[in-house]
Amino acid sequence: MKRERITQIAELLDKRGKLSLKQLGEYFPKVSLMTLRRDLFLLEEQGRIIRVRGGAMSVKDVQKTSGEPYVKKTTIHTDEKIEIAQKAAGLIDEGASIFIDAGTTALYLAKEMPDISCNVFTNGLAVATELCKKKNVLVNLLGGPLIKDNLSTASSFSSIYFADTNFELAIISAAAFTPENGFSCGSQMEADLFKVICKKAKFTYMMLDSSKIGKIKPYTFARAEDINVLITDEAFPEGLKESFKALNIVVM
Amino acid sequence: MKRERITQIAELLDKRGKLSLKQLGEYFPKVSLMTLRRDLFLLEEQGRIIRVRGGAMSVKDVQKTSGEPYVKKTTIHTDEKIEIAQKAAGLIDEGASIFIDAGTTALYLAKEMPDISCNVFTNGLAVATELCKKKNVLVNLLGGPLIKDNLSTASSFSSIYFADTNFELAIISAAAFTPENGFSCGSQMEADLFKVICKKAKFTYMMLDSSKIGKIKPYTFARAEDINVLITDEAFPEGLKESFKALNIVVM
DNA sequence: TTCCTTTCTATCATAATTTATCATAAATTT
DNA sequence: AAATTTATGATAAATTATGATAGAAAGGAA
Repeated sequence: MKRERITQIAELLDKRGKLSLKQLGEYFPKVSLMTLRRDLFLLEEQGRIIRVRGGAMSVKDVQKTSGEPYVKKTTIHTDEKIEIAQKAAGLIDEGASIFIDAGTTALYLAKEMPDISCNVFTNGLAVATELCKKKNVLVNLLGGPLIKDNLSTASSFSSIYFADTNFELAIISAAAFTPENGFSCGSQMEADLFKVICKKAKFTYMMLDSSKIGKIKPYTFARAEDINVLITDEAFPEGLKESFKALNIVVM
Repeated sequence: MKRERITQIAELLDKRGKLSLKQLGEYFPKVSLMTLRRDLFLLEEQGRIIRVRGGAMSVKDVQKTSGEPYVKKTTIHTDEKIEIAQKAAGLIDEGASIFIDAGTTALYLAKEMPDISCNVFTNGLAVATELCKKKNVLVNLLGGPLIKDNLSTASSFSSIYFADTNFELAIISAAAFTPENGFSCGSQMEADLFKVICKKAKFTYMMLDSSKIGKIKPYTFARAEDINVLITDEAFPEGLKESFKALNIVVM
């Protein structure tokens, strides 16, 4: 049914932020791309989405909500971050207690997360807001001074806060990685927070898209050997994968 | 049996959300599709379902899918709240350190607030997000478990948190007020938080639109004499104004 | 730039769905 | 039982949705 399909497309776009026509085609294999194209046109007329070359994006795009500067993209490139977020979402079990960070990938993870009963700690406002849509997820926000450019909190206070709160799983992402410098990020406070988190958590899952490899940021918060699972995308170099595996880290 | 069939169709649609004409035909093999079509037409006239090409959907289903993404609870008394928020915004001075609560009026206040250098503490996610748009305002978010229906945090932890943070001004709003029961709200945690806040702050400004008067909520957190300034709207009863003024409270 | 590839638009033919109309059957009224 | 209303089913006409295709436009690479 047309009406239903269009609704689904709109929902999908709200959730994913942007989609290429090809991706849409995978979701709706029964109809032709031409039809989907027409659906997008209709949705654009209603002001519910924005059509761009290659696909479409939701009106309130992810960049806006996560606080990243809004750049109007003219083309759609499939986001590795979503791929990673979907993988990570699949690893969350009922009843788990998890920390999730405040990054863009984490926001995608929040969107992709199953609505199962679990506890989630986060320092990201957008992540927290997103998670509030899930009925069964208990959300716990880390307080403190807000960092405006990524809508996150990170204070020296966090270690005290975590004294009485526990989570078994930390799913975090780094802004940069090299084998020599490990996982690093641009903020001292965040690095400190991550150190505490990693120590606190029984398992640390690192979400790292391949664009971060070879980059270095000022503050290292973990080494390769400190993590348990590395979640990454297709383009991740095989050699590096092997060296992670050699450290007994699951790469997926 | 027409009547009965139509009721069954309506119930079926309520349960399943949406049905194609073909599916309906399987449920009612004794009648022709034309008849079922006519039934759907009647149901639509009564406003019980919505016909779409290929079948029909329940009203609820359509509303759900075409509706807003999140808690846009139809706020009433919007104008009064904005009026109050504007008054409150005018009372904020450069360099001040303020606590703002998580309510709807507080959100308007965040929007109306001048972009001057000051410190704002809040337990509201929406308030915090809004304030992040102001360059000069330092935002400090109270952490803890999130209450999903108003996107606020309120935990037993807050008093510890406030041990080392200071603000001179608390601008809060109550869900209800009577002279006998004072200012009250619907959540114990929030009431506790407000008590701590009022004690901590040098001055307490209460934003109270006139629709709250005469209502009582389970948890009282302050009495009339505990506040310093009452910010309200035009419709606020004169008599009550006088009794506040008699307590040396500024009413505006 | 120029060429090449991809994506988009426009158009048409076809398929599916709905509406309109009429005749008949069933129920209801007189 | 006859007359009248109402419900149903069948059919054709109209509308709408879809898929295919060719040419136009846009983006990327040499």
